[in-house]
Amino acid sequence: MPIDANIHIPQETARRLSLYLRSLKRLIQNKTKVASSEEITRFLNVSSVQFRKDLSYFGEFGRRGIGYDVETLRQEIGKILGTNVVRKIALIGVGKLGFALLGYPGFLELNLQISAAFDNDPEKIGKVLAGIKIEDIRRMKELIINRGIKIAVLSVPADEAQGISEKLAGSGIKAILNFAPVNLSLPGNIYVSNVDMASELESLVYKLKRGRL
Amino acid sequence: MPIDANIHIPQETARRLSLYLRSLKRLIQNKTKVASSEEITRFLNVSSVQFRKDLSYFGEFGRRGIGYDVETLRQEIGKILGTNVVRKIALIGVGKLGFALLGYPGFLELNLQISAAFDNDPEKIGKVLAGIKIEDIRRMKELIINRGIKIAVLSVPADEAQGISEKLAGSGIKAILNFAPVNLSLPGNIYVSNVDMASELESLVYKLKRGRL
DNA sequence: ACGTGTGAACCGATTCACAGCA
DNA sequence: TGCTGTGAATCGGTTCACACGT
Repeated sequence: MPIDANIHIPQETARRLSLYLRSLKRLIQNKTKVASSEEITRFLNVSSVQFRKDLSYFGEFGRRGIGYDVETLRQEIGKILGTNVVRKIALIGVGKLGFALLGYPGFLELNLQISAAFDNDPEKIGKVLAGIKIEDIRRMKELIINRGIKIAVLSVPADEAQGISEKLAGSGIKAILNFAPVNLSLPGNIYVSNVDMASELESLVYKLKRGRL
Repeated sequence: MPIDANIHIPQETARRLSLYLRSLKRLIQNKTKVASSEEITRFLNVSSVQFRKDLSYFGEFGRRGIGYDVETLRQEIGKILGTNVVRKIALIGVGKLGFALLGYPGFLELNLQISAAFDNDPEKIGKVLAGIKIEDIRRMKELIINRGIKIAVLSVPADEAQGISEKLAGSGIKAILNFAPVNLSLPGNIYVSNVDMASELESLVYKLKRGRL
């Protein structure tokens, strides 16, 4: 039972925790009180052993021979992930994709709140979309610092992404979810995660081509 | 030099090939004729050894002591990935996200052509967005079969995703890029790849919380 | 008997270390 | 000497096999 914070936790485990949260929420809606690892992972494609192994990095949450108390487990995982606290995020670039992200319900579900949105298009600046006012990107640093935002979602054109991400780094942003199809090179203390839709699809096409032909 | 098609190729390698393509295109734009693995990977975050290892699964493309001919390598990787042929894809669900995907330039760049788009909203059906006519989702099977589409991008609400994906499977679709935050359970001969934006962001937040605090 | 928790074995992928060719 | 290509070592993560508590 390693409540020991120094132990190494696989990053894949961290990624799966939010899937477990979703599954637990569904079970709670179904009024399920107790569930086995098998039931919790039934609609994820994660094995029940994987689930138990993942939890074992954080402690013991189940009862042998019985299963898990769904509600308390949800709270525990929420605490681990930090979804019990609302976190502010900034959205940079309100083009088509950015607009879609403004209304994306998945963020709210994990207590991630878009607290600022920026664009450089004078047509958009000042408008309110999905309840959020679009600010001039020239005020980015100022507002990010003022509002104490540490996380940014970057949905700007590829050729602007590197420059803007450097300004984000200079504004105290610590983590960036990057939708632009370029690799950002930034100081090592900034976490970057890339969502590369075309490349994802391409590798799927490749598999298809190779697997079936 | 394994031109041997039976050899096992890591799926991570397949995913990186499209990154290499992008890098090579940039070099071609810069009029570079020959480049070392070091130069090709400079703006990716992939090591040069990784790059060479990846290529080694498909053959020998470089010249020792010199580097790679940029243009021929681009063609070779294009052939491997199949981006030399235009592939038709279908877009299911033209909400905010779907609309953003309609205009996403990254697909075209990899020769992936959106050849059909579907929605169930009568307001949208018949409209033309980004040059593509939105069709009634009830005609999905018919049109996908007629047009010989094998790849679908699914951007519908979470609670509809499973049902629609089953219909896609029944329409001869072989690969799905799924944006809905649910796991699709489908026959094993259908490739599914998930883009889970909220979960991606959440794992970033977790890292941040853990790394720096 | 049932379902959790976990060290050990295993597997896929990355990195090392160096041989090979220009 | 410079840079590619690759078997061997290593690493991170998953799966196995089983001990443990109820």
